[in-house]
Amino acid sequence: MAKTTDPERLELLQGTLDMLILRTLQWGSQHGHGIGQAISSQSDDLLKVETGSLYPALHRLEKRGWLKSEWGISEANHKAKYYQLTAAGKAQLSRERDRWAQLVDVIGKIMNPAAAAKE
Amino acid sequence: MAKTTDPERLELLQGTLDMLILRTLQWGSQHGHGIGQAISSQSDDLLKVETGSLYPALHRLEKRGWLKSEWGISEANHKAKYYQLTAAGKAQLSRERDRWAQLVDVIGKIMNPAAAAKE
DNA sequence: GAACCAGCCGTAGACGGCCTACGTATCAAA
DNA sequence: TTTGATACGTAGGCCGTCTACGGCTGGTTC
Repeated sequence: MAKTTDPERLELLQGTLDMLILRTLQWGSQHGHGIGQAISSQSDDLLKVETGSLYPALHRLEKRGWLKSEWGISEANHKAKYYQLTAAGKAQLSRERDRWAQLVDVIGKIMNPAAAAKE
Repeated sequence: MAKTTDPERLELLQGTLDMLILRTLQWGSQHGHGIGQAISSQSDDLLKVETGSLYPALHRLEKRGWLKSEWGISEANHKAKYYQLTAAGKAQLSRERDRWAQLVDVIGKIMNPAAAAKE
């Protein structure tokens, strides 16, 4: 999948970006550029969201009703489109969070079945 | 991502299938059909690998040198192509395992930063 | 005010993996 | 002999991510 395996950077798995965006917006309304930076900084720069992935994802999420947007002015005094979660978006985040947890669990079982499930 | 969100089944994240196949072969040489069933059963049927994903993945992995194959006869007395890990495949599995762990860790940090890393 | 950089938005096209749908052949059992 | 399980495979579509562009604006530097 990775063309050049850059040890300094993790490539996203398809499908995780939407979840990360929704999650980031749970912290508060933000513009696209800010969302990308938040994801980078919160992952200690291991994750980097390319603009060619970010903006299409935002449009996609908005079209699906998970997000809504309005133009405003950024802290740096620039025109910026601010996104925020809708109620449907919150529900969607919840679903994706569950799905992610399940997937991590199941894959964990296969990768190291030694580790017993603790619930 | 999921077209119809079937609660009974998890869809794979792009990139995880290769890792699962390599991992399954660590348990011993197997044919394609068997690999698919092993993944299903070890995940309590949450994961299901479609043949349209499985065989192209096997060909891909073999072409990259992670796997090698030879024809044989299955337990059910059927012609079957048995795959086994190469040395390069083992190394690749190790890399993918690390990458997966890192990704789970990083995404975990973003999804619930409350949980402190314990190392 | 020209030049430059950072902030901010965006698209086009390639790439690649997963899915659905279909097709083939063999073996065993009804 | 027909059905079902076993086993391998391909074609084509879908979709998300990436690379590589491009554009505009505001502040800074010379």
